[in-house]
Amino acid sequence: MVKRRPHSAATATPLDLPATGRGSADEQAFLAQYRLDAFERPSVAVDIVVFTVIDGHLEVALYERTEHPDQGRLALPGGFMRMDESLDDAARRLLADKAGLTDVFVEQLYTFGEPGRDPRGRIVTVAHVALVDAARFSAAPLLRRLVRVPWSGETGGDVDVVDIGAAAFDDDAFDEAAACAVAFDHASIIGMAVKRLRGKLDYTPVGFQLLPAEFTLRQLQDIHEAVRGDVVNKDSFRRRMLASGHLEATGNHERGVTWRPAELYRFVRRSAV
Amino acid sequence: MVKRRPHSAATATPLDLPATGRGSADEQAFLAQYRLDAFERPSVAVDIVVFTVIDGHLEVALYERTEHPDQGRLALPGGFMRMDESLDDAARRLLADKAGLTDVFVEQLYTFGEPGRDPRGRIVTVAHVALVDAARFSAAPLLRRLVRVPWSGETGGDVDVVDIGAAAFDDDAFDEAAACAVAFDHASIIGMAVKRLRGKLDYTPVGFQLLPAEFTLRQLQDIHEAVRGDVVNKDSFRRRMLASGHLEATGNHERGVTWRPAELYRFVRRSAV
DNA sequence: AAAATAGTGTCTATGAGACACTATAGT
DNA sequence: ACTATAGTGTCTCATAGACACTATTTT
Repeated sequence: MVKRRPHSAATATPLDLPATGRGSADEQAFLAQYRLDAFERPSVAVDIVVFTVIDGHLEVALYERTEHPDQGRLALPGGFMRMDESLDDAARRLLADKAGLTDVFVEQLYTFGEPGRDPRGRIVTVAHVALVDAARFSAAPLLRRLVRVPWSGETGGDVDVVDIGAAAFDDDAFDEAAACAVAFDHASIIGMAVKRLRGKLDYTPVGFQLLPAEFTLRQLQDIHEAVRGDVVNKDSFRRRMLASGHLEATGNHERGVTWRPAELYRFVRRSAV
Repeated sequence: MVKRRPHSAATATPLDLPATGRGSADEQAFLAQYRLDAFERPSVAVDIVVFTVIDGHLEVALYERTEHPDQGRLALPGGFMRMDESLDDAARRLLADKAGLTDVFVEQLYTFGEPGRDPRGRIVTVAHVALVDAARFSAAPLLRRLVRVPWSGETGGDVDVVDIGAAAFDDDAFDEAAACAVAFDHASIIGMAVKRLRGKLDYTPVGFQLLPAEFTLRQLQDIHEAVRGDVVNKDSFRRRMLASGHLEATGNHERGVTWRPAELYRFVRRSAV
């Protein structure tokens, strides 16, 4: 049995190009006659789950489908990948086109490829998650819908998307509102996005992506509670966040509140080591 | 600000099919004339990173490419997705075909789609991770290679794949061995697989997948140390594992060892609640 | 008996939860 | 002065790390 510590330095890969190796004339000739399109292929789409937190509740951006299939149902913004762009680039392009959002946090989530997931034919979709603060989210030309999670923790599963309109927010109204009809398998995709977000919240500085540049600790706590769908301990939350090294006090304080104004903090990438 | 506990029960989705809704004649007519293949599409492949731990070291299953491109380099087992199967099914099919492995833990990892990642053309690959115990791994008709991770923790990045042959294992030989030439972006894929595995090890019962049905706590600790590339505290490891509820004592003990034989445990799925 | 590892008991340091207390804005 | 929230200090409890000690096998 061998015990070892983290490896120190990577050994360089020795590249002795043989006559048939990478970049050789032999390989060039092979590639020139290779027919990749000899096989039947699926279409590749990219869908984006855009989340924000407004008034202590997780919301997702959707649009109402005006065309078949699933006409009239709510769907995630997305589209087909182009042949000259990476998946991340496609997600960012579609986010800019469909939601007018640029410079936002985008991360690949999961690839959905069940044969029957889209009646138009075989479409594999690479789902992404985007996080944005409430102000920018509200300005996007997409419908805002509340996410209702029928499971706790990181159990996983589909979620409901509900619309309680302009009515003053009420817990009972939220709990009892009918779920909106969601297109394709997008309720599963949003569900997995919630699960992933919950999982990353405590271990990565992802919560800051849902806030503006300067924010109070209370706002950050609201984000965590909305994502987790549960209350968190105020004291230990403050200690953890301040000890994480991700927060930098600005010296400024919030304004216009009727109570003691809290200090504003800024998100800083933790220094290496 | 609203505080809420986990939601209790999901409200059923009300499905009133309008004349133009899901399954309607209108939709059927639309789908009949829809041409999905009007757009250019990439190919979709599935690659599998098969891991095991042998002699306290993480190993990966590879094969040597006999055809262009990247002829002679080591590559992950994989292949193209068929039009009638899901991504997970494709991974399991390819695992059975290429490695003779069935009934193993398989999980989707990440989808790689950089435009230049394969010189044959635009190929998007959905990478998967498979975990198997040492005995089944050794029986697979694939090359065994050691994984050398040039970063600690969950930093991430490419990894080296090294071959120290039949020489008695030696730390210095391992550290200084030249890295094998790996095809395409497979060194990145394996690197992300290591990162994911390390991340899941402490929070999910994934380590058991690398062991036979019955195992000692020491073997389980060896798995964790090999995956993490670091030593773990024996005492707290034992406590954590026994307290996790995933272990069930069999009453049997290991045989043929020259020291006090340890008790054998079995992996049990933790009971709900 | 010696060697080697399995397994237990206990002390300590750390971090989360709980709670009391002080501070500061608007009304 | 009152109220609501910000922010601090301290106590307790649970858990990880460390270490000493006992147990059980083969040689």
